[in-house]
Formats: sequence, C-alpha cells, structure tokens
Amino acid sequence: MRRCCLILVPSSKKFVSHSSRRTTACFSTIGFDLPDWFRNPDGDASCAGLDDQEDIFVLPTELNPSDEQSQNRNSRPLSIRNAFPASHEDAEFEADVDEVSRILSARFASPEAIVIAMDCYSVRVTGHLVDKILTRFSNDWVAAFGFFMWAGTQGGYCHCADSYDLMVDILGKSKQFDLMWGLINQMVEVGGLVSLMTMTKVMRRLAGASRWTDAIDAFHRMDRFGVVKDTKAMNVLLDTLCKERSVKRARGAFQELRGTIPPDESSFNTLVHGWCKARMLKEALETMEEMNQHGFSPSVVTYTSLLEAYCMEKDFQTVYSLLDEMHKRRCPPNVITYTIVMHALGKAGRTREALDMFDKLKEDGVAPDASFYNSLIYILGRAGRLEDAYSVVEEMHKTGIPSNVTTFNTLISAACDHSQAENALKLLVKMEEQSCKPDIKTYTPLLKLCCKKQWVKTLLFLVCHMFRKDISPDFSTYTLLVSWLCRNGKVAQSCLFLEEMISKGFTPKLETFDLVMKKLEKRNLQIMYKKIHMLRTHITNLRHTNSFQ
DNA sequence: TGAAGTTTAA
Repeated sequence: MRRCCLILVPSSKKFVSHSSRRTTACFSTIGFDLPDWFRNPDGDASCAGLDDQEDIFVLPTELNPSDEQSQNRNSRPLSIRNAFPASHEDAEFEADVDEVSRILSARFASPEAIVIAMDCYSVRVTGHLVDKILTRFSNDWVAAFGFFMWAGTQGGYCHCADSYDLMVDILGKSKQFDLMWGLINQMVEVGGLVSLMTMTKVMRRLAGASRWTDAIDAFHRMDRFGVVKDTKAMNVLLDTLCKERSVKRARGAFQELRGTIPPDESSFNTLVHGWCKARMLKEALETMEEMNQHGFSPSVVTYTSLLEAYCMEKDFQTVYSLLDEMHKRRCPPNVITYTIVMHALGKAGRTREALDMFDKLKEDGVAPDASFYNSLIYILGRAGRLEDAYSVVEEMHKTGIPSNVTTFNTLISAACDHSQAENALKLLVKMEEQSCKPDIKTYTPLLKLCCKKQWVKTLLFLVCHMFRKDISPDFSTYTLLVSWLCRNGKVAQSCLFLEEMISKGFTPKLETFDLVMKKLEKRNLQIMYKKIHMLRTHITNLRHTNSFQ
C-alpha cells in the first residue's frame, strides 16, 4: 500500500523524520512530561525493544488531500499550523500558565509539597490564571488543590466564589470529601461565599459517589452555610438523587420535605422523569396523578419524559398515540419531544419513520434547533448516509444555526465508523478554524480508529493535541488506550498510560491489569510485570479497604 | 449537564 504523511506539509518526508521532535515540542512548551519513548521513539533500546517493529508516522494514501483520489479537493491541506494555531492573546499569561503547568506536572506526593515548591517561582496570580490551571488539572486533585492553596496565599489576590466552586467540584469529583468540607468551611469563614451553586456541586458529587444519605444531609445542613432551603434547592436535591440512580430516595426526600417546602411543577416533573429513566412507568403515572391533585396538569415536559420511557420500551404504538393526545390536549410536542422520538426511531433502525418526524415537526411549525439537527445527522450517519448528513450541516448553516461541538463529534464519529479517516481529521481541523473547542468525545472515535489501524504514532499525536487543548483522557479513554495499545503490540506504551491513569487517581478495572500483565508475561518482561503486579495488588487492597468503610 | 433532547469505547 502506498503511504503518506498524516500532517501534510510541503515536504512530507522531512516531516516524518522530525515528527517526534515536533510533537515533543508541543508538550514541552506547555510543561507536560513526555514519556522517554515518545521523545526518542527509535533510539531508546529499553523501551523501543519492548515493542513490535516501529511504525512510521503515516497514514494510508487515501488521507492525502492532494491525491487524485481525494474526496474533497477544494479543502485546504492539513498542516501543522492549522492543527496548532499559536495564541497571541497574552504572551505573559500563556507563559505563566506554561510555567505553572510544568511545575505541577512533576508528580508531587501532596498538595502541601506543591505549596512549598511553588514558592520558588514568581507567577502573577489572577482569577483567570487560577481558572485555567484548575480546568487543566481538573482530573488531578493533588496538583489542582496544591496550586489553589498556594495561589490563595499570594499578596493582592483573593479567590472568588467561582474559583472556590471549581475547586469544591474537583475535590468532590476525586472523592476527597473531607477536604471538600474543609474548603466549604473556609468559604463560610471568608464570608458568605457558599451559594446554592456550591451546594449543588456538593450534593451531586456525593450522590455520584453513591453517598446518597450524605447528599440528603448536605441539603439539610445548607442553611448553616447561609443557603436557603427553598423549592429551588429542594428540586436540586430531587434531581440529583434521580440522576444518580436513586429515584426511590428522591421520593422519600420529597415526602419528607413537601410539608415544609411547597413543591412546584418542576418538583413533580423531576420525579416523573426520574421514574421514566428508571423504566418504572407505573410510578411515573402515579406521580402524574399526584401532580394533578396538586393542581398541576401535565405539561410538555411531563409528556416528553413519558414519551421517552415508551421509546425506551420500543413501544412506538403508544408513542404515536401519546403524540396525538398531546395535540388534542393543546399541549403540542416541541422540538425536544420530536428529537427524542426521531432519535429513538432511528436507533431502532426505523430510519424512514425517523425522517418522517422531521416532516411532522415542520408541519407543526416547530423550528428545529442544533440538537435536533445533530440527532438527524447521527441517524443519517448510522444509516451510512454520510453525504445526506453533510447536506444537513449545510441546511443548518442556511437556517442560521451554527454547528457546535456535538455536530462535529457526530460527524467525526460517523466518518471514523466508515473508515473515512481523512474526512475525520479534516473535520478536526475545521473545528479549530471555526473556534469550536473539541472535547474528549471528539477524540475518542479518532483514537479508536488509530488503534484499529495500528497508527500508534498518529494516536500519540492526537493525545498530544488533546493535552494542548486542556482535555485529559477520562477513565474510559485511558482504558481504551491501555487495552488497545496492549492488544496492538505496544505493551510499553500501554504500561505508561496505565501508570499515568493510576497517578491521575483513576482505578483501572482488574481486567485491564490482567490484559497488560498477560502480555508482559508472554514477552517475559519481568521488571515491568512486577511493577504492574504491585500496582494491581495496591489497587485490590484499596478496594478491599473501601468496601469495609 | 442538571425539570425533558443530540455525539461515545465492548
């Protein structure tokens, strides 16, 4: 097979020979630690020797836009400049961000160690800098909290309520609940910084960690921090419990609270939605009845939740009759209702009926929005009708609805599913051109495709691209990287991602450990095997301890 | 994310 370079610069061969150095530079300017094999993929015997034959940084010929076979000859060639536009906003600010990132990337044992280390540097602390660093290190609570504490001691600067809320959320996400409560107390001491926004994060993170009782307790204690326990606050609690897999606890809390806090339409709709998502239709209908008794008739929100439940059951007959009922009751379906029904029909393989919903929406005089179009694009992509999907994007633009990150993600995912890597990468570049910030879901299908095609260096290039955009892999992306690299004969890289995953506070599945260890054993890589085995034991012990807490 | 909807790894 003829091959050419992924990043199409005038002299592709030159780029191939310098690719690793260039990519390394991307990392070093923002201060991330690069594994040794990445700095020097061909020269380091200790790592390179572990892997199969080194691939070169190339993709198959179909990816060359200058090629005769190229699908879109009018598009601009992909280039390193397009992929990494330099920011000229504020050089000093960027330099400070890079400096702090570089310091924080060294693995510190505790936030206190970071406070000590940071004191050797002169960085001008501003709210903007704090937010940027906290966002970048949102999956690394030690780094984020160490920096946050240090920044708080800098003269002429005080954390604002939003920065506190961001830090509370990071600690909650990492299950550092004692530290999180400590910070809440500090917010109270500083003076009235705790808001319903703060408590919302607290309740959601507690419930997300299956600490539902603690979430309910947090609600009860809210007024001690100066936050009023009103209907809005109660609705947050109910919604949190419903969304975090405990609609029964939500009902319990509602029954307990409704004597003192008057429920509104949202309170009931939240519960109805909770039951519907849990596929407990009987309870949903009972709550609707109760809602009626309180003088609230079902709204389009209530009906839409119910419709979604019937969609999940694939009971489209009931779905159609409910849509009729909505019209008759002068509570007509809106764009959200139509999105749900169309999406469910499309997913069930009933593409024709799904597309009919687009006509129904138009007949009703309902204006489609970005989410509706995105869903339509998804259905067309799934049905292999990519050209039609691109036409929908054009229609969106004509209607004045700009594509958003989900539009791009859906298109990229569809292109990857149909092995159209060139189009997928072009879409990534187009996102940058349109200042549409990618997220983790942008990269996942691309990474998956790279793994499938064994384009390991392209994959690492994309990982680098992600870091520059402040997008760090989540649990599932790490799992994907570790297992795919391992299966594709890149066991050394796989181990490095596994270690990094653990250092970021993620707990890999035991199957992930076993997969890596099996490969290491097969290759007789004893030192690395022992290291991973130790990590596995450590994780198993931690799980054991936690299960008794 | 957060009273209802859109992308996603086996």
